[in-house]
Amino acid sequence: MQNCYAINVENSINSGQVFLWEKDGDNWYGINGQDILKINNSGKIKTYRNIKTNFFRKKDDLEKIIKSISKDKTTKDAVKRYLGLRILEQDPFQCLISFIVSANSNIQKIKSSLEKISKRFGTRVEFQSKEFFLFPKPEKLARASINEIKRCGVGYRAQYIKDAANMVLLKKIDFEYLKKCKYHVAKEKICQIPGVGNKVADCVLLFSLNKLEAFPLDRWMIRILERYYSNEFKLETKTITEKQYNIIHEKIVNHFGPFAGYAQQFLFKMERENYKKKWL
DNA sequence: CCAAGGCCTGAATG
DNA sequence: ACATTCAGGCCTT
Repeated sequence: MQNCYAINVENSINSGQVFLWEKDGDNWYGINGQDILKINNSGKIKTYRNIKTNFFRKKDDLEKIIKSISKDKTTKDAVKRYLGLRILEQDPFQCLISFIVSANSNIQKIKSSLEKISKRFGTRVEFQSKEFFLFPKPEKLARASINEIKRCGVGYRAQYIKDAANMVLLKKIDFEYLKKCKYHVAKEKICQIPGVGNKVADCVLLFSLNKLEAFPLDRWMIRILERYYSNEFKLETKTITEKQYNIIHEKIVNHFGPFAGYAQQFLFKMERENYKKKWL
């Protein structure tokens, strides 16, 4: 029998989680830190480094997760429409820099900036007779000049990128440790990085540090809450202050449970598709 | 505690 | 052709 929880590669990649991906024929190619992934239609992965990867989080019990997050009609519909959409487990450093770059930007521009960063600072490699640039290591970005980083089109975020890379280099941020920490502990730590506020932190936690209760609240998610959940999560202020963000997150985890991040991904995908927004 | 303004770029619109 | 508007999250005031 066909597994009804089979991975949908297209939906998973085109859901705002990753940026350095290209489709060529039937295959998707993507940069993930110091590795390159090739994924065919059925979700079979081949990697440049020939190592096992947990990119699709295959150990997640999707049946359990979907049961757990399906608390209302909106979520049930989104899950049904985009069944096979997965949270991806990315290289943490690349994920951190990606979402620092994402602040005050949009998918196309984020992608273009990250490509320039990889091309300028990353190692060129060949894989499957194609040329790729790996994502730069922390030391490379930590030692780059601000102007050189700015040439990648990141503007005022250049300083954040350099400082963030330096914190990783100096082990002030230790991803392996943060993976083992509880959500709130890891979040507090990661919010100390310049250019990382609540939203960026939640993206990094959800997409690279195994914190499935993280629920990034960007403008789209706020709109979704206003539209479909105005009774459940009433917004007290016009702007989402730190305090408001935490209050909403608390209510969200109470509603959706420990896998709230999955609910966020389905809802985000649904609403962006409703508005016919472009992906990669 | 909250509100407002600035930061930066590229695409979309006029 | 050119100018204006818009999208977007963090930080400082």
